Amino acid sequence: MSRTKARVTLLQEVEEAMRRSSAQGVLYGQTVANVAGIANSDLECMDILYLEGRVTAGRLAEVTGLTTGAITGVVDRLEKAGLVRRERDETDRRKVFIAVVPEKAMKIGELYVPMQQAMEKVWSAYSDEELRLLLRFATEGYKGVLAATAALKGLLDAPPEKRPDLKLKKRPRQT
Amino acid sequence: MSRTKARVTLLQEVEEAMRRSSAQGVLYGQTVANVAGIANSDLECMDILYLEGRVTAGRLAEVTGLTTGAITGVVDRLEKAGLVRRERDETDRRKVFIAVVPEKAMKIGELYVPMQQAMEKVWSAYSDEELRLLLRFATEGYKGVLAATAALKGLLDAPPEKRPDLKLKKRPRQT
DNA sequence: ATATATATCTTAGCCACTAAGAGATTTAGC
DNA sequence: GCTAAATCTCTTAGTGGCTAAGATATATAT
Repeated sequence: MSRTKARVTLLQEVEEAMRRSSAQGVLYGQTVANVAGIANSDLECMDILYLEGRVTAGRLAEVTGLTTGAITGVVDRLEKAGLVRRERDETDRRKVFIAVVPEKAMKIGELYVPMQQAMEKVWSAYSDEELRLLLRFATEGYKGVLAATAALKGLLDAPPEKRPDLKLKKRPRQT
Repeated sequence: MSRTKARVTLLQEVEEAMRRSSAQGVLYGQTVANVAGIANSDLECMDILYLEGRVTAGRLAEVTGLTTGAITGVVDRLEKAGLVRRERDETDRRKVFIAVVPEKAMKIGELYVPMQQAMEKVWSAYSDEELRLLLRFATEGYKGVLAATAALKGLLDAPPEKRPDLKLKKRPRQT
């Protein structure tokens, strides 16, 4: 694959476009939380529950990067809102599974309709083959970002002289 | 464009893959903020400043959906960290432009290197033509999400019976 | 059996956020 | 030009979600 000037420019354009759209995606999420009247983290957990199904409180902490204490708060609020249910694991009674309550959770799902419609509209202009390319890209991109996240976390444990020393505030908790 | 079962499945797969990768992108951002030792919103503002250049405090509030009071806090912290500078507009002395301090901001930029490398690796496998498709998609996707965000916000002002009444907590501020 | 590990919850304190309004400057109406 | 309204940022008080540390309950290992 050549590295002509044109290609470098193209790569930069792709990067910026991706960055913009992903930033706007974040804002959409914030708006959803806003309209639903729940905290951002609460919505994020609902999303994880939607993608992964029934998961333990501990796993929510792991995936979101929040402490278990914070997750207790999240689940308390979601449970009070009727969006999820706590279910003790009968084979290991320390564990608490969090399960969505589909009827209530659907109301949250409805807030994604504008987004889905917008995306539907965009996608409808692409052929099956083009969509497969996008799917491949999204899948590979996910793996890439996952690896990058791990690499970045690695910097925290790396020898101090190797990481950009920003000295902004006391070194925070390392997720 | 046909709507065969295969295509519907394909669309769903694309949607889920996009959702996953974008969720992971959010987590990457959180990790960056974490490593840099600055708040999430602070980083988001740095990102906007990078994309838009020199902008007013008010515009930061607009774009992020935060109140102007919150932005004051963000800019205070960023300024103290030396990442940005406040510059009063001489033609309209009410306005305050926020400008990045490139030398310091670069240190933040370095934290995106793992991400850029990962993306570079992904993109390197695509031809120029394929990249142009991705660019087109990202650009259209951005516009779509932007419109969807506006539509969702519209729900807030819509007749109450039209919006999913979630009754979770007191109706929050509408960005 | 006792000790150690694991999973969740509790508590105290912190910090970013909102809401409301003050201060400073500009624009509009007369 | 002068006053009133509008615009832009900052200030203040109060709220709520978050972390850190440790308590509680259950499971596993020696």
